Amino acid sequence: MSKWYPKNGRVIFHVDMNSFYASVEMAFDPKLKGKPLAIAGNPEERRGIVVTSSYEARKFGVKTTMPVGEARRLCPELMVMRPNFERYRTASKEMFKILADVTSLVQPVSIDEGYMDITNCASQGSPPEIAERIQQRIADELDLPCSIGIAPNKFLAKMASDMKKPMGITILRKRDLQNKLWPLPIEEMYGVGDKTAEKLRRIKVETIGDLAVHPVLELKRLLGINGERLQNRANGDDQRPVDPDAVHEFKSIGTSTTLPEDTTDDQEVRSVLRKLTHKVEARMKNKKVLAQNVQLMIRYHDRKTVTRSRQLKEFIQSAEDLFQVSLQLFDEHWNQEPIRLLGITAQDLAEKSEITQQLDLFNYEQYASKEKLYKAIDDLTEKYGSNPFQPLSAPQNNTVTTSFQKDFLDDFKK
DNA sequence: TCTGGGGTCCTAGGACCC
DNA sequence: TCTGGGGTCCTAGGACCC
Repeated sequence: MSKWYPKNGRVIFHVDMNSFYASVEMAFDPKLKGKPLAIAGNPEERRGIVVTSSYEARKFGVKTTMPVGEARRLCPELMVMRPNFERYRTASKEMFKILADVTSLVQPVSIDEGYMDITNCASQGSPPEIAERIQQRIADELDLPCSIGIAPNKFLAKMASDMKKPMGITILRKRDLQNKLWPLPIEEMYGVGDKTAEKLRRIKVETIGDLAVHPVLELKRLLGINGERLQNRANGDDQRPVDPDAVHEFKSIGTSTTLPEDTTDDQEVRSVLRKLTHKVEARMKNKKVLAQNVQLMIRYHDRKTVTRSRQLKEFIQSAEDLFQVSLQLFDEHWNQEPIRLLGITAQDLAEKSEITQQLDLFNYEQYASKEKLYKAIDDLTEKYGSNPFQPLSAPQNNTVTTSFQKDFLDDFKK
């Protein structure tokens, strides 16, 4: 047992569901098993790209982000289904419950993958035994396949879970790096996309091993701080902890939609923005958060995309408020060209419970008269048992809100 | 057959302040 | 008379991931 659980070091799992959406559909309707299946948007609405495909479909060359038309050409018998996100969320929750039975140190990173820190799980068996049990339970109870990577840190665990699919269990130790990791082409490294791979290839870094031994100064010149980080990971160094709380710490909530056809129609834009803001509002309410920044995204007919955002004095949540800000941004920045996609994102989020006091005050415009406002302030004073303006002087507030406070107090004294 | 929708993190320039 | 260096905030955009 001791050979598995090192005195100095961690044991990290990366659990990765295999072709998750397609697998969930197959578990739901076993008649689909063994058939080439793709989950994709509606081509009629120009959303027809493959999101996930079964392994049977992949044999024909069907790939994620491929337009449905092309996928059908490669694989005439391809079955195409619209995504059922509710179904996938349910399956995802069940999957994470199984992981949570092993340890509370589980960090979900997306709907179908997560990290676990099982350093202190020696009483449950060796890491490969634990991994096998998890894999078996997910297969037996949910009828879903997964791959598991076992390694001393997140990066290596992630790379390991990718090495054997479907239903693989792969151990990647530090001493395996030279043989198992370094020969891989640079674009297969997690964190290296098309752009970075191209840059690296230009300086003759073609494998993960090349990256591991390349002069770090040149990497920094080429990629900034990321160059050094990627090199550390190539050498098997990654200190990031498994953080179970990370999933609750939202940074933004956004939604976007590709229009059925490009448009320059102001009324249509308004109606789309309305719908988007209602969706964002619903999700914000669900998470009990408010936003202090709103971002509008416009993708034009030629796919050129611009984002415009506005920092607000107050926290907002209502669809109406979100709509007003988005519309302003739109009117200020639309260049009159045909629009392909619109998106709205709420940023700078804060939990509602933490900012209700400020909110009550900043909604001063809702009061019909000064008298009513004064009455409201009295009520607030009573409610909070102190000067309701107190929260405004807290350091997290910006100067605008402070000056509002001062102006208002001057007025109040008259 | 042209490329969806949900996110995170990083960079860089300008404004502003000390 | 025209000026350093450091810090924070805001905005826009890019890269990456699933």
